[in-house]
Amino acid sequence: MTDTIEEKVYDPAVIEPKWRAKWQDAAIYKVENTTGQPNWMSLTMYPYPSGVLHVGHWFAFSIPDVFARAQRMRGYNVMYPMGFDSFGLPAENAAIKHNIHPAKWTYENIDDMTRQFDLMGAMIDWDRKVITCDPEYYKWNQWFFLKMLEKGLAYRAGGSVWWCPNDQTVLANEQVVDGNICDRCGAEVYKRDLEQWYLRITDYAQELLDGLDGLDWPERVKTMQRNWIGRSEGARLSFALEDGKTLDVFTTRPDTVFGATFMVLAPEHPYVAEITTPEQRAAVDEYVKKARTKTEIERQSTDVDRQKSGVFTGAYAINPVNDARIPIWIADYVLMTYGTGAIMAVPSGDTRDFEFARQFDLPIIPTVQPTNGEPLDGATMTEAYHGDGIVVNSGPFDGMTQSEALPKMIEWLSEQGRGQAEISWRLRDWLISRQRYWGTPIPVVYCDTCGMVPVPEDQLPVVLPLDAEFKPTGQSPLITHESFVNTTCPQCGGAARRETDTMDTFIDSSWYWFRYASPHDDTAPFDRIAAEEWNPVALYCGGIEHAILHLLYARFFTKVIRDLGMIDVDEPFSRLRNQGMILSEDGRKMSKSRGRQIGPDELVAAHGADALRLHLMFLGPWEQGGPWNDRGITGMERFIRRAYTVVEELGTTQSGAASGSDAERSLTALQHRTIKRATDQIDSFGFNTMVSALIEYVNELMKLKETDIVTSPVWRDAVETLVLLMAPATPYVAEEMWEMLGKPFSVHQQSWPVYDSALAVEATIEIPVQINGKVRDRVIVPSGATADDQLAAARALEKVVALIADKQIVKEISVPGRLVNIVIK
RNA sequence: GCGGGCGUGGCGGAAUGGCAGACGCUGCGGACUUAAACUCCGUUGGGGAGACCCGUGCGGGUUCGACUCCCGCCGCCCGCACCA
Repeated sequence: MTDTIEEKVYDPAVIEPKWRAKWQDAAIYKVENTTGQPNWMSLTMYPYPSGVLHVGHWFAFSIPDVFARAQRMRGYNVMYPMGFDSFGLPAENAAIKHNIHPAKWTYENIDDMTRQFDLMGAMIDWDRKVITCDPEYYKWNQWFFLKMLEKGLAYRAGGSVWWCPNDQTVLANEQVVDGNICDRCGAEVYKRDLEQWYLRITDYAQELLDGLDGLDWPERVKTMQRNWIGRSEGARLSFALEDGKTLDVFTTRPDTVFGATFMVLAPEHPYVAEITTPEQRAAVDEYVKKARTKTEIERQSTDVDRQKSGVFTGAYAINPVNDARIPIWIADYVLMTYGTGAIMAVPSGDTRDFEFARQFDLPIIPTVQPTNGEPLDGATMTEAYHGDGIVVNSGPFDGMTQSEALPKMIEWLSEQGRGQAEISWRLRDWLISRQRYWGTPIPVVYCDTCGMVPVPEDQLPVVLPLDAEFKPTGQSPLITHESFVNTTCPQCGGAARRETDTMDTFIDSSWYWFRYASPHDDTAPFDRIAAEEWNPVALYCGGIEHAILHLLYARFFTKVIRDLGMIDVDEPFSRLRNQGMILSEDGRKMSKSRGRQIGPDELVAAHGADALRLHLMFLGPWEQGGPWNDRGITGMERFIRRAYTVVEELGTTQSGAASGSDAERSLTALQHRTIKRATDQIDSFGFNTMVSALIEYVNELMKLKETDIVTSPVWRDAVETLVLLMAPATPYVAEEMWEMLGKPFSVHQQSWPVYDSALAVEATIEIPVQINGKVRDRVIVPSGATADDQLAAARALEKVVALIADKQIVKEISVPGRLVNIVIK
């Protein structure tokens, strides 16, 4: 009893804190901007500090950490930075609810989440952390704003925003759910007109569209951005009104202008009040009033088989091509926010116009006849025709094909001064004002003599006062903060008032990754040299929910920053990967308010962070996500224990010389095949199958450790490879095992094992032998066997001989290293 | 309506046109234990005593060979949606 060697037992509760402290003391995650190695920024969308991390966060952060660690072992100087997107509504809401200051709430959450990132074992250099609600950071939001103001990219204009009558506040679009419901209190919200600040993202529409082509991003995200940007080619046409005004419309089908039999204005169109005749006034006013109370969703939905509605204004326009007098209607299917807010209606060629015409008995004139089938007749046709065909009823263009006529028509309209080619965009300028407290103050003042004056750069930051009253009152909270609001004009020195709106928090996240390169620079948002070492970002990971807004804004900011001459980068993120969402066990979103969050702390206490990391990797394809379950986590613990046992027992075996036996060759082959699988699967984000490869490897080693091979140096090499391959996925236990192997600290500063295809080949392989495509037997052949060798071996098999004895052989297929198939009749 | 994705055991899932269900969980049987937990071994798609047969949403097709490719359906999920 006394002389038995004490067996070490895997105990994550002991080894995880031990190595966490050691890593911190040794600062092994400290990142330098330049080393001898190529830089690789492995960026993950920084979290909102909403409380503690749940397993969904771990899924989003620990798996990119695995990738980053593998990259580091593969010879890159890797930065896996982290920060906190810490301005925003939830801090205010929590503050109001719990009567705690947003700053206190935010910083407490940051502390909690930082602890959990460390628990996870994430490879984060905290010296580089970015906290966006820190004046040191948001100062540069203000600086960028001033630069954009200078370049005319920031401007102030009227606009309508969502208003919640219950909370007495304006809401961001993201805070409005189900069309018109306040996300926070459930009240019905509506739109109000307010003066707002905008950024001219539309100036970059074409480049934002074109730039997508060269990016290694999920096609889905690129498509969503293309749809959002929404480029349409067409023409702008001018219609004369009877009162002398002209009405411009945008159309993608200028070739159908001869079929325009009426016009439609959006109810909000400025002409509505001016052109409506006295007889129609009452009906029009009522319609406009009704349209305003409808939500966008109601107005735009098509699936409630809702009929078109509209009202005649009493006014007429002149069709510029044939001088036809056509009525002007208003209808809510025309949107003020797209094109010119007015359309020429061509019922024969447009489904919506067709429905409207039938509903209100307006004339329908076909302008394109399909080349096959019955000719269309405006009186009898049952749906609009969009296809190609022969142009009719169109004066000089009759007889051309539709595709021929289109460019000619634009040319002709142009010559007549009645229109020109135009490109229309769905993308709107970015509204950045928020009537909220917890955000970056917009750095301008209003002076009675000088008007709007930007705060000079050397007076930045305009600090957000911490002692403001921020409960919702119906206006920007800072308005009531006298010492903030009242200031002097930087131009004339007279009395002035500060802007009290704050910036959209998407501004913060539009450039934060540049800051990681030089997080403490107090002379500029980032140091150019340092930023160029790390940009463009090699890999960006995050949720699909940011497919449009954040990723589009970030691309926009990057281009603006480039045009400010600050960095030579066109696109911020070369490669993008989206994780799926981890749902609660019942398949719903893991929302905090509904108490469906699964916390990692208990799981780590019970199973260890390494096992939890493996479990998250193993749940399924990372890009897919799915409902959470903790059933499989015990399997991951078993795997770790087995690996631990293999390493632990190695210490007790003696090393001899390599014998060159088949067993040794076979083990080395397995080792190298595993290296290849693990490496390839990390590259392709197949973390679940990477874990499978490791498990299979350990299972084999478990069997082999009962054989003589354990005395061979080949065995030791195979075990060391196991530990290295596990290092990214299970950083704690890998470090422990590395130490058990007598290796110097740290396993995370070692090189990734190198795959050697020559060593990965077994002496012999087993291949299936099929008769008529059905497996009937297997045969062992030397691994270099030719097709003929395989076939001969297969045909020598007793079972095969019996099966083909009295049959005619039609065909024999032999694929070296794969199979043999004999087709018989 | 348009665009994209996905349908494989009890469950999560795996398969460059080449042994379907790797790997894990669960279940079952066994070893160890006074007992249990842990651990280890075996087994685990369905049918059949068995040789074998059936089986990747459904129906066709291409191929020596199809989860994989093609055509036509069905179902589910996501995005966009009266964008002129």
